[in-house]
Amino acid sequence: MRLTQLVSKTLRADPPEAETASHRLMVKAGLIHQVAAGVYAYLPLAWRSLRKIENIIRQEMDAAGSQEILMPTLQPTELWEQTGRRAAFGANLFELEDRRNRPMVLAPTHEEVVTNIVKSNVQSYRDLPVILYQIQTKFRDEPRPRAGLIRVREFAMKDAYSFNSDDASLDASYQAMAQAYRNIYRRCNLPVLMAEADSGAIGGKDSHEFILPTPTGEDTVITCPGCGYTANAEKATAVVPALEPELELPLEEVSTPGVKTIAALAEFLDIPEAKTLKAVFYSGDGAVIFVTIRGDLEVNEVKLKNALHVNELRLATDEEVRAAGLVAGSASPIGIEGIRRVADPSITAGSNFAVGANREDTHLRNANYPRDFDVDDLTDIALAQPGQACAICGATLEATRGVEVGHIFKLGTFFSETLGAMYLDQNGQQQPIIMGCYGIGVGRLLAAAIEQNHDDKGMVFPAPIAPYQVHLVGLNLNDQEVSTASEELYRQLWDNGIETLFDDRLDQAPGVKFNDADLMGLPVRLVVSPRNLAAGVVEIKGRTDDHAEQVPPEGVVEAVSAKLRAA
RNA sequence: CGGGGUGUAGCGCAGUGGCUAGCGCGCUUCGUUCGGGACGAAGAGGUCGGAAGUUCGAAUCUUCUCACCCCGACCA
Repeated sequence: MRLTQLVSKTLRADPPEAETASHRLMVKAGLIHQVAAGVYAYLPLAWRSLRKIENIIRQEMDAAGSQEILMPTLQPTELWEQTGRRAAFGANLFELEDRRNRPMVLAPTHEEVVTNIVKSNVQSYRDLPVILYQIQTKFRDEPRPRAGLIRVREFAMKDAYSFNSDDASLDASYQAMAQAYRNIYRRCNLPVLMAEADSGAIGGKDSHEFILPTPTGEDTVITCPGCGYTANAEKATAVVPALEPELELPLEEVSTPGVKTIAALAEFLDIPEAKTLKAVFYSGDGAVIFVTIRGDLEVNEVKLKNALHVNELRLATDEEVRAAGLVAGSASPIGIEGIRRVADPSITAGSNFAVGANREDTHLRNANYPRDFDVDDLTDIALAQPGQACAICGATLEATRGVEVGHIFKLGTFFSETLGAMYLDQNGQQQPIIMGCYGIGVGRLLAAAIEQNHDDKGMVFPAPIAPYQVHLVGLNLNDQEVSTASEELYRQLWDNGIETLFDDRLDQAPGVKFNDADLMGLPVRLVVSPRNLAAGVVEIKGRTDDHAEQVPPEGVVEAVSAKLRAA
């Protein structure tokens, strides 16, 4: 491709709306064009890169024994009502009507349709297992699209679905998919972490996320350097360090004027925060929930939501707190009645805690569970944090920010039972098919790759997903010799199957061309110039190399190939 | 949905009631230049997001509306 023919232009200035690196660079280098909030057109450079990612995905999915299909975006709403997911997706579902006023949706995912496909094609255990996949456009009316391609409302997803007759077979499919995913990320040169994850509302027991570490990521992963334990912070568990056992002392009231926070309470009483109990108020499906946890810990809302079995969970509003008769800043579970009380086991990892007295400006010392109060649920709702100890090996946990670029989970039989996808087992018994599902956001993977692979000058494309391998720069192309040599090299590279982008602009200064080459971030840069030609050489430089090397023109193809192999 | 912000040329921005709406980049033509974002000259390019209102007069004031961005609850 010649730069003079490429439709997209690079921008000189950073786009001001782009806060994250991948967004900024993709706009600046002319990869994407925004159409609406969270809706983008992919320009040639992005599209080439996306196709490469898709091809890698296809090869690995095919190799893992899954079969590619293509399902429609447009689906009858009725299908979504059968499984109750119209309500579950709620406002995230794009809904429309056809000309006869029949309700339709733009599908955010494809469990319903794929289950029906399998239902009409699978009758016997002999037909199983089956894994189907597609690379197809999904629509989700996200509350807040953001960060370029990281979070959008229309996006290409590779979604795969496994259908198995028993748990062992499901495990095998799950492992095969997990391995395919590892292969995909490895081939894209992306060091992705596989983390235990929360399985969500309909998920079964196993779920893993694939997280690409990057400081601007939306997710936090807890990792253990000792045993390799890796889990999303939403799911991760850690050992809460127990305090020295003490003799239980009698409750004692203290006046604490103006003390509203755990930090203030600890300071006022001159005790560590771990010697206090924190009270947090939530609203779970409209009802106020009283949550207690040791003062030095934070509540994990995902764990809490799962423990409560509610659909909607949020912090209670001030009005709700007051209406429930609770005293924010001085609350404790002691004497609380008529409100669901949930506590983290950390309240037993110590004794003689300082707590609220449920009266303004008053706290109590020496609160002990279960002596002084009762709870309805005592279950792990603590947010694991770096610095805490690994529950498996005891090593100190670490935290990493990252972007979720894949998610796999075991679905179980929810869809097959709801939609009647059954098979006949060896004993002639009807059984629901056991399902798993496996997703990769293709555009997000590209954005995440750029997020992780860039420097202050621009993108640094991993070679396997770079739109072109070589950026051929002709300096002073008005010089006939340079022009001839560049054109010849350009032809020669393509003849040898090396995808080359040729900066054939006549009148751009060298600085402009170098800056654009750095910005676009192709793996190898070649420079043809009067200076180089006079020395009988062409200059070759990897995107992150400090210095260029010089090779004779006839050795260019070989030198490029060597650089690409090393990349 | 709550909070904050922005809509003026392809892009980035200035313009708080008064002449024909301006600057930088980019773009076109000609010439010079050519190793890290060159220079000169001459040009093209605008329903000032939209609607209604106030006014002799509105980019500017009022009301309504639409869109987009950023921060929080969701997800690939």
